[in-house]
Amino acid sequence: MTTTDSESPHATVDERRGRNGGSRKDPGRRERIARAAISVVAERGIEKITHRAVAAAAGVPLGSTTYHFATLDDLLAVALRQAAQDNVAELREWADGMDSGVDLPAVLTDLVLRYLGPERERTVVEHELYVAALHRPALRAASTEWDGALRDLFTAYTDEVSGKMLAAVFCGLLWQGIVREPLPDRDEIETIFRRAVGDTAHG
Amino acid sequence: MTTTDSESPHATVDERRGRNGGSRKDPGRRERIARAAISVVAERGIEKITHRAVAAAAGVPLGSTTYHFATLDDLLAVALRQAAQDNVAELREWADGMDSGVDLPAVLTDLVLRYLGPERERTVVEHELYVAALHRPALRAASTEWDGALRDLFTAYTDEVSGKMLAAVFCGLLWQGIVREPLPDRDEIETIFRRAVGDTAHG
DNA sequence: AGTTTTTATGTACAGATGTACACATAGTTG
DNA sequence: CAACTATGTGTACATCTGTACATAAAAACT
Repeated sequence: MTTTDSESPHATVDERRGRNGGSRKDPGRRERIARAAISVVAERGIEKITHRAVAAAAGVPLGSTTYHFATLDDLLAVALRQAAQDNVAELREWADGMDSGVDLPAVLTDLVLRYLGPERERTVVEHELYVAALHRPALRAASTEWDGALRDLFTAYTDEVSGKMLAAVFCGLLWQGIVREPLPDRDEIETIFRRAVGDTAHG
Repeated sequence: MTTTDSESPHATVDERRGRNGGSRKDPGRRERIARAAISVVAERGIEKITHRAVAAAAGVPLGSTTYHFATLDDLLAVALRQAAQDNVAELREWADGMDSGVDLPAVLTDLVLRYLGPERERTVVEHELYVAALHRPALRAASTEWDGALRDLFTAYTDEVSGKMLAAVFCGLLWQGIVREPLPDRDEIETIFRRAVGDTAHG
């Protein structure tokens, strides 16, 4: 969770001002607005994003969003890019906590269920980003970055072809599971992954 | 521009003559508006849909859309449901034209490339529908119907587990391919499908 | 000190949007 | 024929939206 302040002029002060409610000079405000935008997308959908909705979610006045972001598209682009980068970072962190001898179908099933359950908001935003990128070329890089990270991750544990195949299975299961009302069964997902890797011994 | 010449006067008025008080001067108008809504979603995204944009695309006045559809959400729901049903019907038609002895990875690759190429608009709308359903329960049935049709189709040519697995691969490949700028290579997709079905004889 | 720059905020305004609604017309019914 | 109803259309209006901008205060700078 390293803060990328490439656009803020300076990152000298990282402590909140104790008095004054921290309302005057607030170095994290820009990022906080972006995260508020993410939560708005997660809760209400990308079509409901407005300057006012984001400002309300972030607890800042309207003028603050228009000051930190030139246009609403900029705000959306920054927010979704940050969401995608967070997702990739979290994915790599998860991958680092695994050794290479694990039971791949089992851990992939865990990952699917986590994205559909506790991390549902994150998954929803990621999907909104995907579709938004269809009509906004500025967002495509963030979308394909996620795909690449997923593919690289799976490739590292198998080979190139199987990695791509498993990435597709993973993507498809997420895609199908995110709209289903009851969460899919754990055994069902694991069975699918086992069939994908050609493992017929389990059952 | 008064009444557009090609749509209202000629054709299909007489087939409504007869019984019932349901008198329609233009029986196809409602459906035509829904299809115009689909094209607007395909071209500009679901967030850009408005009464006026749909009316312009359909070549009807603004009042016509508000007359045939109580609210904009209704219009969207009807349009996306119709799009999903069209997709399912087209998919079943495609399946009927195949015998059971085909080379499954090859034909699945054809299908993926068709959805990413000539039928890209259809695929885009389907994905917009998926994401829209995340925040609109009224659209979920249409989304899951597509999933079910896909799964049933693939299951019919293999078995239940493999069918679900292949449906996930198919979904994932569409999902990833729709945002990629150059269309994915044919051999790459076919190789992935062959690996998925456990066919190692091919190179 | 004073001056300039950056950050923050409230407000105003033009444009777009959903939708109601009054009017118009065609089709049906008596 | 006339009365009635379903269908179609143009317009008005309240509301929401993005964004510009004047103002102000804090920080940076000389």
